[in-house]
Amino acid sequence: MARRAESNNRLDDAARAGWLYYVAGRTQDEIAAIMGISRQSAQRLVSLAMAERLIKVRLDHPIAACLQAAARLKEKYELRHVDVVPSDPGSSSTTVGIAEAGAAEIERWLKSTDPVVLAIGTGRTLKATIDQLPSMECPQHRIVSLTGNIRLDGSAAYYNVIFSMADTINARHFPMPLPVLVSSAEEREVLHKQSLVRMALELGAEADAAFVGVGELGPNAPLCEDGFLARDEMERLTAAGAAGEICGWMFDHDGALLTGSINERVASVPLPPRERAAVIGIAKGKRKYAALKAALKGRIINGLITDETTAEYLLGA
Amino acid sequence: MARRAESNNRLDDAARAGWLYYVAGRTQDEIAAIMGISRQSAQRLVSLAMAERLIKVRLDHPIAACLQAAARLKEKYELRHVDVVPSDPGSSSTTVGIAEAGAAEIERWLKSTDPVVLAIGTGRTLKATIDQLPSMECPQHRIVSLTGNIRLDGSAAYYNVIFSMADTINARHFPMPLPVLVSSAEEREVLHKQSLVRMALELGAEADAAFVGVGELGPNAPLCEDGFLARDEMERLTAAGAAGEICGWMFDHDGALLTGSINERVASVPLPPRERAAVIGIAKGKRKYAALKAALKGRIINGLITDETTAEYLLGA
DNA sequence: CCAACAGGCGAGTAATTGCCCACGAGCAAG
DNA sequence: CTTGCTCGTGGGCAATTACTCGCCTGTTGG
Repeated sequence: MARRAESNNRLDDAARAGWLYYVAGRTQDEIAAIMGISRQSAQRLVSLAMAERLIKVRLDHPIAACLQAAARLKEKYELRHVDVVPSDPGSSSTTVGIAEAGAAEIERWLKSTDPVVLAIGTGRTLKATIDQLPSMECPQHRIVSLTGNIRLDGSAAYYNVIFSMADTINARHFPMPLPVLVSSAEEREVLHKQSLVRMALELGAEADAAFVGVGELGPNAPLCEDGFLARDEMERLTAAGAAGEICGWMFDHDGALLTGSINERVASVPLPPRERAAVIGIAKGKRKYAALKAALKGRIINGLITDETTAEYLLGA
Repeated sequence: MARRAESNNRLDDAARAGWLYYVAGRTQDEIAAIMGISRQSAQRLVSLAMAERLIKVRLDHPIAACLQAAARLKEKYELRHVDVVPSDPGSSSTTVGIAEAGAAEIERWLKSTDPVVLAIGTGRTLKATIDQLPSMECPQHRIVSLTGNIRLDGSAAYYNVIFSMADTINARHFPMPLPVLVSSAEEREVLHKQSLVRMALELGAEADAAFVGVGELGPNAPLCEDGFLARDEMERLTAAGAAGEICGWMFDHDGALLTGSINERVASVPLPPRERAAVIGIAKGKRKYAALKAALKGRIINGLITDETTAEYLLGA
């Protein structure tokens, strides 16, 4: 407990230093004098405040080019919600920018006083997104994971999206204790009868909004990297025309779900019906171009958060 | 129009540079390279983004000391809403910090999809507060000025709070085309029959929330500085026990409205009823201690946004 | 009681940023 | 066409900030 208190004090100090730095506009020297610490310590506190995301920075100006791209995307693909953030050409990150924008959109939903059900996918992008969420108290809402977080070998690793999120916003949460893919349609049927799984399935069906990543396929696909799918099977899929996946659901270049056996083995919660719910894809980057475009073509998602460069590609092609 | 477009482009660039700097975390050198400009220009764009408030920084961590002070204030003075921001001991500003916090609270109200009526006072603090508001589209809301912005000599200067606010958030607005003080109760009665004034009065009565500054009295009071009240009259008031004013309404050290003729000459819209509406005072600093305390004692306000140091005083005394 | 270790601190140093100044393009008035 | 003005630009420099290193302290586990 002493440790907890100390660490709270440290964060308090960090918050105070961050406030003095960013809001009051003081220099670190002045902060050091005010708080009675050395300049270096002040610097550490300020950067801690940033690292711990105590200080939130947001851009409050519609950059014309982004707005325009968003409007055109909205029209072209009949989308409900589009956010286009500026690109950072030199960066190789696949999440910078869209994670913040995604978190802002999730926050909007969470701010509702009426209870809502949010469905959440998984993956690196989603993880980065929910890492950007501020702490909130949302006991009125429920969040449900659309995909399982268990690997083929049974280990429970992977991006722990739903739990981190529940931790941050303090809402009731419904994980999905299954792998993404199971061995057969029959096994899936059996597993889906488990009560825990059924709760997730039922909740997913009535979700008001879903936030999902978009997975590319190919030898370096996240599904392979994370041990959900063997590489030879992946090769067979891409050879058969698979273009991408969302929550494990595989689709071809027109965004039609693959009809082979593969999707019968996907144990994920079905995406909420697009007519009623917002299903928002969060993705950017060259590697995802094909998958994103297919998903948009097939109306698998009806919302999009991406960056300028990706938006241009999606509009041009 | 060309000029407008140019200036928009410049702001666009500023926004982009600010985004790259604060969100993507690039250095100004990198931004210069990305945008094809010199480092100095990049620096200018970044600081322009700050100056134009395109970049919003907020602190997202409850500093324990502030929270605690807020809770105690809430209890002691039976308040609905209290925000305590950290103090910056070295700064002489009377608005840094509380302006941001006030704007955040106003924003919360404005985000409501149901139409609300916000009443706004005037003064330096309020001006600084609404300067912190982001641009929003709020056609469903109405905002009404609680006090006039006409001086004794008829000039229409003063802190132009209601118009700036309406400009920023694009809502219907109802100014109060009167001085704060008129010469007699009879004159007030006549003026209050004017249709423009009556609209403001009616709207003020049904306001959901009011945001007001707290004015101290004395020879350097804002009321005198801004030419609403002669200094000799001020002296008579303080001698008679006046402790402060809110929107022109004078009260004594217990927060009871003065009974002399003065308040019969105040032409402001009456404060909305405290039982139904939130009446939130925004003020900090030694010079306002007495007035703030009196206002809280007399329950003239039922909400408070202030800083740590002021909070301590209000709790200690 | 001691060793190992984590984590904060201060000093020094490299990198980054903010600011001042002189220059030149664009533009309006004379 | 010139003059004077404004505004953006880039260079250079001082201020400020970020990072690295070695030291110290407090904690954990034998």
